[in-house]
Amino acid sequence: MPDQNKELQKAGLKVTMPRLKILELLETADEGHLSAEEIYQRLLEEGEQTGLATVYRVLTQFESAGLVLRHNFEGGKAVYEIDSGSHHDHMVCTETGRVIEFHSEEIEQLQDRIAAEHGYELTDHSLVLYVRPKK
Amino acid sequence: MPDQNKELQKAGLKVTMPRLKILELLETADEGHLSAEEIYQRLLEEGEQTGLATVYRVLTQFESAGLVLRHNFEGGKAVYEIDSGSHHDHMVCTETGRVIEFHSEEIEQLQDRIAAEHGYELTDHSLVLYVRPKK
DNA sequence: TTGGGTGCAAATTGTTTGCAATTGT
DNA sequence: ACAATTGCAAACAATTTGCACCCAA
Repeated sequence: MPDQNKELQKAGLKVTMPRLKILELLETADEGHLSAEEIYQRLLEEGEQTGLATVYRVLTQFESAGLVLRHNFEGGKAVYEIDSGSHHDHMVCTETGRVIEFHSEEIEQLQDRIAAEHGYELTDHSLVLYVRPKK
Repeated sequence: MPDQNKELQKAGLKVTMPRLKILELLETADEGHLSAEEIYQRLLEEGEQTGLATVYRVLTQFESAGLVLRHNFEGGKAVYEIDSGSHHDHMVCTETGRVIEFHSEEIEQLQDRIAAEHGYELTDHSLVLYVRPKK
């Protein structure tokens, strides 16, 4: 009885085939960031007959359960990645489309400070660097 | 012959009523960040009979012309602001929806450095802080 | 005059929802 | 058995587009 099984149960979600498959896809995807549509397509390729609506519902539940993170990069479609627990931001290469994760404690702290200076409390943030290979 | 007139001509756009009105709205809006729907509503209130499709088309043209910036904050709908030329990032209050602009030279430099450390050159970035009033 | 601009309605795209049938526990 | 979950289609929300008419240059 694999790990994913436990993760789902701990989140209070029934262990169903669509959920197991989607969780597995996200965990093994080397690109790391998949859209609902991409997940749906891969399920089809694997012979799973899962509805797109289910993919959306499952992803939303996973997000609520803290299993995955949803990002809204440019392009209109949301992408999802496993929430490893270690926060990071993203760098997107505009030439190759490659996504690099990074973390800067200095930037994190500056953000907290800036929010505080304006009388606010930071609840979340989104930082994406668009870059190109240095010539 | 007002300023907006020149701005439009310089951008190679015919000076039409919808364009003038939308440009004016954006320049005088104290909140600074308006969605297409909001602009459409205000035009109606002012007695202008402009179509929502035209608002979208004009905003897209303005963006291409470098007159306005489009942002995709959370909430599904894009918002637009005049491109004043002076770069800044945004802080969005998740309770009131208020948008605050800020600029941190430290964060800007850290971003450059991080991109460089990964062998990249920073071409653009998107930083949004989601905040709530400090209790 | 005339090609760009506009209004309206219909079409798209991404995502959500109602409901009856299905399935984990 | 029973409530949770799924599939499908219809519903939605934001934005785009086709097309006939209109107007700034």
